[in-house]
Amino acid sequence: MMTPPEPPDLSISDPLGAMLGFQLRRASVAVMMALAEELATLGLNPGEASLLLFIGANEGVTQSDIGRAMRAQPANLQPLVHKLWQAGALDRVAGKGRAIALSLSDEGRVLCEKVSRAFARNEARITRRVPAERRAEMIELLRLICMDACRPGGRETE
Amino acid sequence: MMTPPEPPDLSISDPLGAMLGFQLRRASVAVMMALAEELATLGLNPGEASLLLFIGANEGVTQSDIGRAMRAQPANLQPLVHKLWQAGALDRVAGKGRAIALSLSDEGRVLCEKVSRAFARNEARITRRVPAERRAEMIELLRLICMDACRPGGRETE
DNA sequence: TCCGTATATTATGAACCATAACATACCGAC
DNA sequence: GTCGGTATGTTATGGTTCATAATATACGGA
Repeated sequence: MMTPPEPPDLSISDPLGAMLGFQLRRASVAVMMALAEELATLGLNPGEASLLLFIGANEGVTQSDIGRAMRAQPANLQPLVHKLWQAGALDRVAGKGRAIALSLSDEGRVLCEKVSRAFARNEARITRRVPAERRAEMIELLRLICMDACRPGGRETE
Repeated sequence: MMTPPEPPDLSISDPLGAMLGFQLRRASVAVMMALAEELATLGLNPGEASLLLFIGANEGVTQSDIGRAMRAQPANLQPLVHKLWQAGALDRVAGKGRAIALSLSDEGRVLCEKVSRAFARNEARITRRVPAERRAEMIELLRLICMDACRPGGRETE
């Protein structure tokens, strides 16, 4: 349901258009598609690329750490780690227990820099028409929305 | 990759947290999960529910109309239409060609009202901490982000 | 030594989206 | 009137993503 947006047809009313929730969804899908396009030349998808950035910012983390921090199942990010490792971007050194500390190889650092620039290009592209003084505020509001949406119960006042 | 958010652990840096693109993604996923939870008692998922709202606001549309307006492939929303029809919520009357005009049955109107209230509850829940005077602005900014992200080329100036 | 915990990995299935192929009804040209 | 093109709906199929369960292994403590 609902992949990208784009101003469709007139004469058809869009009851979802006035809802913040669905504008969020639409914007998110569009931004992800743009990011995927930006990353295509590097042979990475958004998940792999963000994993690379995350490891670059937290050298020595394990898959479990990543799973907790990014709220992803370790089983799901295992293929991503495997792909990055096979591409020669990661070093894996044994830690305590079965844990494996992940860090960037020299090659990985180069790739990470390219990924970082691709993310920056994407950010510039999508915030082109967002007033600079509103950007931080918007990020903060999105964070709040996130927390409120995740709160289990319905809506207790505050 | 990345299902819900929630403040994870400290001592781990989150390079994605400062990016509007990923906050959008996280907020969107969280909001969708909250909406799905809100709709669960009605036996509908967000796609089916929004389809019902859309038909309610545009009685007589065909699947092709919906596909164009919502940017979904007709092949993908066929199962949704079928489910709503089987649930007795839709009337289907033959139109021109193979077209079938969709509208709400009496039962569908009742269900649509419940769906509408569920959407409203969800909106209230996620905008609890969004200042009222910022809401419209935020929707407009999201619309702009959407359009800019969808623009095919990279970033021509403006 | 043995049990419990934590981690990584594999296998499997569900949900969603995209594409392609097919069937059918209208419309216009000849 | 027939024929070909177009639009629509439907079915089938594959890919991607995510969740869950099961398995294997390493550490720590009773």
